[in-house]
Amino acid sequence: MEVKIKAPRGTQDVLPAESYQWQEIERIVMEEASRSGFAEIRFPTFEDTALFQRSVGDTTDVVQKEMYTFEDKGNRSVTLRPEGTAGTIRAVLENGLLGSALPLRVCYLTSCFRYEKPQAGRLREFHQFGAEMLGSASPVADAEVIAMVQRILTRFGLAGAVRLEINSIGCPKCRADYHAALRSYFAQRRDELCATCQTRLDKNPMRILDCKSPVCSEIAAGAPVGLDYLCDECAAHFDQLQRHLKAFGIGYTVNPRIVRGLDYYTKTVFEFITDTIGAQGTVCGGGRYDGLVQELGGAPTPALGFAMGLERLLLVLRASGYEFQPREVCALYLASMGDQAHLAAAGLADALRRAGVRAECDVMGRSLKAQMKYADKIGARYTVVIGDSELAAGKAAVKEMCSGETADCTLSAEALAAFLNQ
RNA sequence: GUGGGUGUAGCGCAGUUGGUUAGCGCGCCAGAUUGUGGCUCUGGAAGUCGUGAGUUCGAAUCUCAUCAUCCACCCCA
Repeated sequence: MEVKIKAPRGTQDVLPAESYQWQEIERIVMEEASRSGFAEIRFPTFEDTALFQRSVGDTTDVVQKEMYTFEDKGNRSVTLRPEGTAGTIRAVLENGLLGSALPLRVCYLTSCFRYEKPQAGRLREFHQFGAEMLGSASPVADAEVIAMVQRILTRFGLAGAVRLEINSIGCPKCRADYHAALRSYFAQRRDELCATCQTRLDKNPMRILDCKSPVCSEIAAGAPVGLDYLCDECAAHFDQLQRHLKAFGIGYTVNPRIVRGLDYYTKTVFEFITDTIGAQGTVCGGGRYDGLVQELGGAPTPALGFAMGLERLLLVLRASGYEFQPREVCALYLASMGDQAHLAAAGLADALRRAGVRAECDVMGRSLKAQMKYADKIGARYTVVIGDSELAAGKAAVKEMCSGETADCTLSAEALAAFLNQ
């Protein structure tokens, strides 16, 4: 006997009972992006492994231990995308899109893959909506992108359930100063830090600020604040961003401790966070990555973007009681009795569908009563029973299921469609 | 990778000193006189009790392992 195959760990099936919710989310999100001038870009599910090593960063957890990397039959190392920005930038550069009018605004809806231990809001295959704006160094661009996320959340009625936190992690120049300051601060109490933070001290001291261990966070509480070390340009950028956010009427808090785990970020970083879905509360995260385009072989080009976790968004929506638009149901069920009627019902269903009507007829060989039960179960709005007498008369009683009322209608696709539309 | 909870029909659950053919609700299928749903009634299908070992005369029930799932750490969307 065959062993039943189950879905791989950390993956999810989206069943008919909820796929319509996904469709609504995807529609709204893309619609909002389109209004802001973002056009969809699609890129491969897997890429040259080096792309992620160079963009996301060799030392990050994502690259070091979470990537689905394998060799293909041509001995190339390829990796299932752990995020969308790298592929987007690669595609933009490879196709020369930066040669067109700037800024370039692109967005995507994709699955991403990370080998992590699954948990609420964290899957091995998950889905992101992301948007990237390339070409503008202005804080106006930062504010505009954040405002778009805010509009999306507002549209879902989540303005109150999700809060915005922003920070600036500076440019390579001022970050070097800051790192030095952090190292000297933490070095004094090196022995007290947890094991992982001791290794972080050399590689990426900013991560220590994020550590949840009581000791580390207590020590971190007194650590130098990054914002104090921003160079004039970065400080001005951050200041301008806040002025724009205020002008947009977008509420936010500055959280000096948000440190994105991807190496490419510079200056502005931000997160949209909720407390309603468990520990993985970051619904959307993003920021500026002014060095990435050049890092991937393009001309120096300032850019920024964000990604929104769709599974998490869906969790927040459910937690908030968001009402999705109801699923479309069968408009007319054609029940039939007898061979002639079966044939006629099938033909009518086909003709009605061609006319744009959601119609169904029996394909199970069921009794009339069972057909009616089925029509009820699928929520058909109307039913019509076709038998020999209806065929002879050329008309039949169409029944409205919710009221039980019936009305005669000519048995033709045109007449039935017209009847349903009135 | 670390830690804790849970794994019995499609779904939700009961089964608590280990003892004959493993139950309930919902759902599903079929009927309740001949051509009509929603209520009710009757009947039916469906479970290798996550998997694999072990203890035992005998295990869903005890032990171990393993897998999956949920939650948290970590990390991130």
